[in-house]
Amino acid sequence: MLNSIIMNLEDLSKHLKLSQTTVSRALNDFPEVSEKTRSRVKSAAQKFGYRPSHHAARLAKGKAMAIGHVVPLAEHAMINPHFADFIAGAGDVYAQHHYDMHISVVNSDEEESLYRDLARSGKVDGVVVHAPQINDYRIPLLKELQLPFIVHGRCDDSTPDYAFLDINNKRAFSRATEYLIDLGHQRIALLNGLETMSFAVRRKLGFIAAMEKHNLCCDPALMVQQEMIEPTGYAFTKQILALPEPPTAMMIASMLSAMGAMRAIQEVGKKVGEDISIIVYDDQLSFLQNSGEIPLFTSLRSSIREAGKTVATQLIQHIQQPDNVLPQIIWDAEFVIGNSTQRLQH
Amino acid sequence: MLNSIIMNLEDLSKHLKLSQTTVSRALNDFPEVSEKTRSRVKSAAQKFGYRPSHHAARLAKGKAMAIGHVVPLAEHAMINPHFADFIAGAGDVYAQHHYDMHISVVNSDEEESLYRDLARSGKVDGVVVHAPQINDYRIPLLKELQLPFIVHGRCDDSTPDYAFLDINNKRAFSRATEYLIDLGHQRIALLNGLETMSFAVRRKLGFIAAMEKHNLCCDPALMVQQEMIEPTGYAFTKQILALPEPPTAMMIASMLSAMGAMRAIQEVGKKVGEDISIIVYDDQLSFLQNSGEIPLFTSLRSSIREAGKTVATQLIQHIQQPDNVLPQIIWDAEFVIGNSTQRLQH
DNA sequence: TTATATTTTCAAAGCGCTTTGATTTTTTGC
DNA sequence: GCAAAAAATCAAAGCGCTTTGAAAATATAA
Repeated sequence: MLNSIIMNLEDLSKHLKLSQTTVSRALNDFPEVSEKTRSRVKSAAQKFGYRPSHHAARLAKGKAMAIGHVVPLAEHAMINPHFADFIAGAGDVYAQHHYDMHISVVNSDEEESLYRDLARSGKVDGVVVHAPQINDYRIPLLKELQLPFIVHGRCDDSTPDYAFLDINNKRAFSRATEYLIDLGHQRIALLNGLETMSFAVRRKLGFIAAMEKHNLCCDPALMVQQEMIEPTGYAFTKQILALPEPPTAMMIASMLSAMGAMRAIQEVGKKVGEDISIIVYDDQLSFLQNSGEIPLFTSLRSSIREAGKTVATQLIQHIQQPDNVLPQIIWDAEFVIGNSTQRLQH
Repeated sequence: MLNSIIMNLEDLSKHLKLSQTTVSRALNDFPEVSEKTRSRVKSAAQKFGYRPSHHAARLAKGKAMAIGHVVPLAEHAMINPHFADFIAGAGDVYAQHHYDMHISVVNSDEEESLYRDLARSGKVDGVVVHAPQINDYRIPLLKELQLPFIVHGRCDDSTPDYAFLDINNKRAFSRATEYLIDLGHQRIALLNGLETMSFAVRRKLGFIAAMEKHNLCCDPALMVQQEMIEPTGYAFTKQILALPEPPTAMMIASMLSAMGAMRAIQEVGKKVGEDISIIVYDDQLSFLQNSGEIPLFTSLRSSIREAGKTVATQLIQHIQQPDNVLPQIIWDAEFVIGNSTQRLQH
C-alpha cells in the first residue's frame, strides 16, 4: 500500500482514466458498473489506501450515517455504570451497519440546545434517549425536531406515543416479591434506585402490589430509594439490620447495591441465603457477573448489552425505511434462582 | 422559534439581505463584521433555529473537529468498566472545545482497517489509544498514518517515542508493598490484572522489587494475573486463604477484585484489616467509591476520569497547534491509608 | 447489415458551508 | 472638501463526494 500519498476521488479516477462517476459507483457497488471495471477500481483503491472523504460523502448524500447518544453529566456526578455495556451492544450493531456512534457529554442545562443542534446540523440521523425521567421533556422536544429516536426505558404512562425498549419492571418485581412471600418471608425490604427514574417507580409499584396482594405491610423503614452503588447498599442494609425487627428478605435493584448489602450482612455475622434472603435485579453487566452453575444471587436478569443491540437495530431500520415504524418493546426479565434465597426458618 | 422551517445559510442570508460570507463570519465571530450586523445575524439565526450543516462546515474547513476512540470488543468479551469514566472525562473536555466524540466498537481483526479509515477518511483529527499492549502494533500504524494520537497507559519501554499519559505503576506498587512490609507482613499476595496489559507488568515489577529489596520471597502460589472482576478476586482469595500458610496481606490491582477478595475473607470468618491487610489500586470510578473520612481500603488512587480530561486536552491542543508537541506524562498515584491495613499481629 | 435495446461510461450540477481577493462604504487626516 | 486609510461587505471559487441526465459502447433482433 502506498500510504504516503493521500488520494481523493479525482486523483484516483484520473489515474484509472475513468470518470469520478464510474469510480464512485464501482466502489459503492452500484449495478451499472461492469465487473471488470469494478475490480480494477477496487484494487486500485486498495493499493493507494483510498478512503472517501467522510464529510464530503455525507454532505452529498444528505445523510449523517450516525446515531447520537447524549450523556447528561455534571462535573462530579456519577456516570451510570450500565452505560458502557449498553454502548458496547449498540456500537456493535452500528459497526455492522456502517453507522457511526456519536456521543455527547453535556451539562444538564445545555442538553436541550444540544438536541436541537444534533437535529438541525444533521450530525446524526437519530438518537437514543437514555435514562428517561418521569414526564421527560425530551420526548416532545425530539418530536418537534422530527429527529427519529428511541428511548431505552420508559417515561410515565401519561406520556403519549413514542418508541421504547423497556423491561416489565413492575411484573418482574411483583413476581420476585411473591416468590419471597411464598418462601414465608413477611418483612421484606426494598432497596430501590432513585425514583426520578421511571424504572424505579415501576419496580416499587410491583413490590407494593405483591405485598398488598398478600396483605403484608410495606414498612417505610424498610424501603429506600437511592443511587445504586455499593456504599449506599451497604449503609442502608447496616441500618435495617440494626432495627429491633430486621427484615428477613430484601429486594435489591442492582448488583452493585447487592454487593454492599452482602458486605453489611457478612459484617454482622449473618449469611446471605440462610439468615436473610436476597433477590437482585441483574443487568448482566459484563464486569459484574452473577452466573455459574448456581449463581450467587437469585435474580431478575436482563442483558443491558442486548438491549443496546436491539435499540440500535430498530433505530437503524427505521432510519433506512421510515415506514418501518419504531416499536414499543417490553421484555420480561428472566427469573433465575440462585443461592441467596431460602425458605424462612422459624 | 420557528422550527418547522429548516434554513440553510443561503436562506438565512437572503432573508437578512446579506451575503453568505458576512453571515458566516458574523456567526463565527470574525472581527471584520460590525457589531450591529453581528447581533442582527445572530438573533435571526436564533429565531429561525438555524444551525450550520455539520458536514458542509467540516468539508469546507478540512477539519473533522472530532476525536476517535476505538473499543476492540469481541462478541462476549467484557467491556472494561473503566471505559465509561474515562469517556466521561474526555467527553467533558470535547464538549467545552466543541469537538465531537466518535466511538467505534470493533472486532479485533478489523481494528487495523478501522484506524486506516479513521485517518484517511478524515472522520477524526486524532485518536486516543486505549489499553496499550506489550509491543502494540498501533503505535507504528498511527505514525505511518500520520494521525495524531495519545496513549492512555504505556507500551513496553522498547517502543520508541510516542505520547502517553500513564501512572507510575511500578513505583506505586513498590511503595505500597514496602508499606505492608514495614507493617511486618512477609507473606504478601499479588492479585494482578492480565499481563498482556502493560500496566499489570509494571505493577508486578514494582511488587517484586519491593519484596526482593527486603529479601522476601515472592511465592508463585500467591500471585495471579486475571481479569479484574469480583468473581475472580473472590475465587483466588478463597484459594490462597485455604493454603497451609495463607498470606497476611494482599496487593490488589482493582476495586472490583478487592470486593471479591473481601467477600472471600468475610466468608471464612476473617476480618479485612485485622486478620488480613489489603491495599488496592483504586481508579476512583464514580460508581465504586472508596472515600469517606477513613476509606474502607488503603489504596493507591488516581482518577481515571481526570486522566480522560487530560488526555483529551492534550490531544486537542496538539491538533490546534501542531508545534505544541504531544507530551509523555507520568502521574504518581496517591497513597491513601484506610481501614484495610494493620500491623501484623504475632 | 441496420435499427433497436441494453450496458457501460461520462460531464456537469449539486450538497451547504468557508475562504480568498475584490469592492464598496465609512472614517480619518490635513 | 478631498485623498488616503480603515472597516464592512460581497461575489465567486472550492472542499470532495453523489447523483442526474446524456452520450458512447456493446449486444441483440430483424
